[in-house]
Amino acid sequence: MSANTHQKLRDEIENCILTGEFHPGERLDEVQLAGRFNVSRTPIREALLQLSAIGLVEIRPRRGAIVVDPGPERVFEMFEVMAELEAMAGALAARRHQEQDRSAILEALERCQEAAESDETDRYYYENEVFHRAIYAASHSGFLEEQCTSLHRRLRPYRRLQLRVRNRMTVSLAEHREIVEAVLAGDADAARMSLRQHVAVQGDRFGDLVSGLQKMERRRA
Amino acid sequence: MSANTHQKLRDEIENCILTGEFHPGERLDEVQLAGRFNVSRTPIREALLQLSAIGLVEIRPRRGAIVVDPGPERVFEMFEVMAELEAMAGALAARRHQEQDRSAILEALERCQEAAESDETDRYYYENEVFHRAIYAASHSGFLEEQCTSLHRRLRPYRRLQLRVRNRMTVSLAEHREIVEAVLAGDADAARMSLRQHVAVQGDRFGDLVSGLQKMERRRA
DNA sequence: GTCAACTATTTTGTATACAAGAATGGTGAT
DNA sequence: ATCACCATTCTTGTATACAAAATAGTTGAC
Repeated sequence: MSANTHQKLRDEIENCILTGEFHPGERLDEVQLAGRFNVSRTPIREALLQLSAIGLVEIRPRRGAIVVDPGPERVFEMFEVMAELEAMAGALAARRHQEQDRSAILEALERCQEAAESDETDRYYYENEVFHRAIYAASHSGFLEEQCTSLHRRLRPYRRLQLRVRNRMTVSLAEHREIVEAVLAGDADAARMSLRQHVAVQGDRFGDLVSGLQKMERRRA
Repeated sequence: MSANTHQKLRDEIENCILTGEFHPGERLDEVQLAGRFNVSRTPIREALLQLSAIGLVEIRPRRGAIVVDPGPERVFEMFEVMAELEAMAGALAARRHQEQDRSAILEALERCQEAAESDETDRYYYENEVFHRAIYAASHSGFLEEQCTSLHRRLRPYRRLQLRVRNRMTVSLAEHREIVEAVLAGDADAARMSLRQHVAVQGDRFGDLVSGLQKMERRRA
C-alpha cells in the first residue's frame, strides 16, 4: 500500500465534495467510505479530520462527519473575501511582476481568448483558473498565493454555476484584458480595482448565484 | 476518557507551538507526545494531521512531523495579508456596524487606553486582541471574521515581539483611536487605510520584526 | 583512518480490536 | 393509537498490533 494513503484519500474525498457527489449536509459514514476505497477506517478518519480542519466537513463529537453546507450568505461572504485577496494579489503583481510572470499571464490570457472564441465553456473554465493562478504567482507572495489558491479551489463549484450564465464568458474575457493591462502597466490601483470588480458577486450576478444555489439544492432533493 | 480527546490535544499542541515551547523546526515525536499526554498514538496523530492541514506543522511522509518554520519573508507576507484582511473588516464594519458593535468597540478602546496609561504591556496585549475581534465582529461577515481570527492567532507570537518595542503601545493606541473614529463615522475608506497602516509591517517596524525573529532564533540555539 | 555496505533498531502508517456513547426499534402503559 | 422507557444495535473514539520504511550503528574493506 502506498506510503501516504490518507493524503490521497483526503484529495479524493475533497474532490467528491467539490464536485457535488457528496452533497452538503450528507453524512459521511466511516465504514462505508472505508469499503468504497478498500482501506480501513484509520486513514479515512485521518482524511476526514484534515478536511474538518480546512472547513469542508464538520465533525460532531460521537455523531460523525457531515459535509458542511455554507448557505447562500456564507458563500457570498467567501466571494467577498476572495475578491479582496485577488485584488491584493493583482496590486502586488502590478508592482512586483517579472519577465516570466509577464509571459505566463499573457499566455494564459491568450488561451482564455481561444476558449471563448470557440465557445468551449469547460475549456474556458480551466484556462480561467490558469489565468488567476498566474496572477497569484506574479504577486511573489507565497503565503498570499496559497490563501488565494485554497479559497479559489473551495469556491470552484459556485464559480462553475456562474459561468453558465449567458455571455458571462465574453464579459469575463474583457475583464481579464483590463486586468492584464493594469498589471503589466504596473498600475497597482487599477489592478486592484479591476480584479475586485471581476471577482465580486455584485448586481445581477448576486441573483444568478442565489438561483444557482437553489437549483443545486433542488437537484439533490 | 473524554469524547473528543484529539480536539483537546490539537489545541494543546497548537498552544505549545504558538507559545514557542515547541520551536520551529523541532521534530514532534508521536510516542513522546503520547507519553506526555497519557494517550495512545492514535489521537496524537489525528491532532498532528489537523495541525498540518492549517499549516502549523509539516508532515513529511514516513519521516515524521516538524513544526513549520515560516522564516522572515513568510512572516512578513502573513502580516501583509493580515493587514489587507483587517482593512477589509474595517471597511465593512464602517458600513455595517450596529449599536452593539459600536459599544463593544468603544469599550475595547477604553480598556486599551487604561492598559496603556498604566503601562501594563501584557494587559494591553490582551485588550488589543479584544479590540481587533470587535472590529471583525462589526464587519458582520462570519467568514471574514473566521479568517481574521485564525490568522491573528497564528501571528500572535510575532506580534508579541513587536509590542516590546519602545513607545509601541502609545502609537498603537493613537492608531486605535483613528480606526474607531473612521469606523464609527461610517467612513469605509478611512477605516481601510487606518487599519492597513496599523497592521502592516512598514518602515522601522520591519527592522524590529527581523531583529525580534533573530533574537527568537538565538534563544533556542 | 575513512568510507561504504549491511544489519539492527526505531518510527511511521495501516489494520484490527475493544469500549463507550448515540441511534433505533420494540414493548408496555395510558 | 400515541408516547415513554428500556434493550439492542450501530457508530465513533481510542488502544494495540503488525508491517514497511527510514535511520542509526556496526563491521569490514580499502
